[in-house]
Amino acid sequence: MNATKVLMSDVARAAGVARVTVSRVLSDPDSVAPATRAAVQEAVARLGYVPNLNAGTLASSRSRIVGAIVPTLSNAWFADTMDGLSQVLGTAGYQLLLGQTGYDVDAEEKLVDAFIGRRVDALVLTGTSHNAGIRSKLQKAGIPTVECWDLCDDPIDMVVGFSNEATGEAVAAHLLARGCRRFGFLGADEDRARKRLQGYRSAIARAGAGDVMVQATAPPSSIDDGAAGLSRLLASAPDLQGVFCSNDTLALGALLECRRRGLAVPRDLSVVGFSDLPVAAACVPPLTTVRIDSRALGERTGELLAQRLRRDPPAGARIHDVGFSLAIRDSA
Amino acid sequence: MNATKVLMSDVARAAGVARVTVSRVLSDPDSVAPATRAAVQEAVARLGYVPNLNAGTLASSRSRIVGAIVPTLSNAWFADTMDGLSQVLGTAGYQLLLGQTGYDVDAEEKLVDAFIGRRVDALVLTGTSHNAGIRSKLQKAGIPTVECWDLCDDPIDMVVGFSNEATGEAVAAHLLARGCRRFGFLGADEDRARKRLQGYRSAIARAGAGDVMVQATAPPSSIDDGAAGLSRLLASAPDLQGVFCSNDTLALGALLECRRRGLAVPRDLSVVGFSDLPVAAACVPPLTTVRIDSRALGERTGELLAQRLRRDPPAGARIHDVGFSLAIRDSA
DNA sequence: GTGAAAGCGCTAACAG
DNA sequence: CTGTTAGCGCTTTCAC
Repeated sequence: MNATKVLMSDVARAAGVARVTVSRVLSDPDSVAPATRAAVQEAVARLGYVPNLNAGTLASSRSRIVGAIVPTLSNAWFADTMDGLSQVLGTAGYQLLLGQTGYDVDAEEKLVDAFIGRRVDALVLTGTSHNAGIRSKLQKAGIPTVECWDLCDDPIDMVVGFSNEATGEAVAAHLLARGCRRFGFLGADEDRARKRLQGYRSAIARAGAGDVMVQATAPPSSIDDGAAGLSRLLASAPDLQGVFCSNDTLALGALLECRRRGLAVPRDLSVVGFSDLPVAAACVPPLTTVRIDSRALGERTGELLAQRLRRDPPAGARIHDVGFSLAIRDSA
Repeated sequence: MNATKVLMSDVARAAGVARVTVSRVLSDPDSVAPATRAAVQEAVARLGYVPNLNAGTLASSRSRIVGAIVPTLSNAWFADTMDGLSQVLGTAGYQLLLGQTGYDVDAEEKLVDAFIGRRVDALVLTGTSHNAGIRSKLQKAGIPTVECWDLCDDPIDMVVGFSNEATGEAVAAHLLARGCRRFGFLGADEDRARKRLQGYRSAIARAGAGDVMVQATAPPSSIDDGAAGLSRLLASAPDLQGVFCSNDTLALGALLECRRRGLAVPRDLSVVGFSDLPVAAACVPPLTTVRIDSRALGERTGELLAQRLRRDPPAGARIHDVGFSLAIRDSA
């Protein structure tokens, strides 16, 4: 029911109060007398007033926006994390400003600058390896930050994730227990995948099972990358017994390649994936994989941030390990 | 190398120029003399100046933010569209503010209000069915808008998508050509899926092949929903010959259920999916599905918006059909 | 419980 | 090419 631009002063006039009063009704209704409040709310509705949040942000230096930076949304796991995050933040009255790096660390720093420029109330980063400037900028700006999808001892602010090294160790232990003695790794060339390899390799070395054949692929991973990667692995190590793929997409490709070659999984080759995509349980054979609850990860991150932004609680822990588990199915 | 808050005036002082000049160097470097520009850039770098974009937005009423509203990010197709969109927009200097509705139309309207309040430069909506208020608010505010993932004759502003009805018709034609005479539909209870059903059903009716057994599931779809849905369909129509699933996730579940029941696909039952997820080609049997290039859809949307926001071109078409194709594999 | 004054930090006009 | 003068629309003190 309005024309072009309804301002707070228009609402104030219509309700016969001062602008501040309108502002109070909008941000903290209980601080205004019921009758006044009702009059203002009526005027807001009647005029179809939509507050300019940028003006509010400028005046209060609180934006009610949380920035999040991910490598890509094309991976179901990051998308799920963002889904959970956005849902929790939405409920708490925050909005999600999203940035994608495409796995480029410089892009990440630029995004951080832009987000600081927007005065985001908090920031979510993926992983724990960042350009030097990021940590100092964020700490200087005093922006609550959570790094997710990995752990580290000295987070910028908070970290919620799991130990990528530990997942590699767990997979190695499982494969070793199944009798594998000749190991391969098929992984995206990316920080967290490298940590998984590190854990995997050292557990295998400790068991005296020799070295790990490694095949790296460029992110983002595709099913074809998985198939091609396995072929290359097999070319140099035809006697391979177990392969750990740094994500389920690659594992799916590996499984496909096995079928094409007539290799029986897991009899001839054990295949383990990572992240437990919905299809992992549905493919043939069902994929043994490291299970990460990506959505819960995002939700947990959102709750932590919402709590921190509410300011009531006394800080809380900085390091949150959400753990992982091995979904043992038929492929290994 | 700064302390707390570096303002544009600090940079101006350091460089010996007025604030506007700094502003110009930042937004349109070529409008400033090379020497002056260099001095300003040096001062910016030295002081570590990060402009407050909210102040800029307030003063210029251009936010360099594009809002996007999707039902959920947990579906790879929407996530891919957002990935493509965010990438193109990022290149053009825009950022993505993301909102999720969880398939709730009222949530959508609230998000639209919030986005208008933030003065987003443009808005992307999913689908073409929206609450009454949305259209008028957006048009009144003059916000460039694109609705995507469907088509319609009278978009709010622009629409980029494909005809969901036509996909249903194409699937029906394919199934009919393969000799199916007893049809089922397994679909999420959601606007675009209903349109697919509509096209499917009417093509089948035209062919005189009787009615379609329908089983609806609540979004978001899971593989289990697909399996359970097919069971229910089979319970009431054991002689089913062809089933169209409104997305690949459901189709995957249906395929699984067939395997459990010892039903040969496609001999006993033909199964068609929708959207061509990466796994569609990799499952057993490979899934015949309607192929949509979700990422391209987002990219196209981004390009259209970027162009519109640049203002140089003379409007351009409002309706953009990106089409679809049938990826015919083994399941039907 | 409500109001008056004083900005938040930047860009749009217009001058020169 | 550069500077001056005014705001953008809201929230924050601090009074009353």
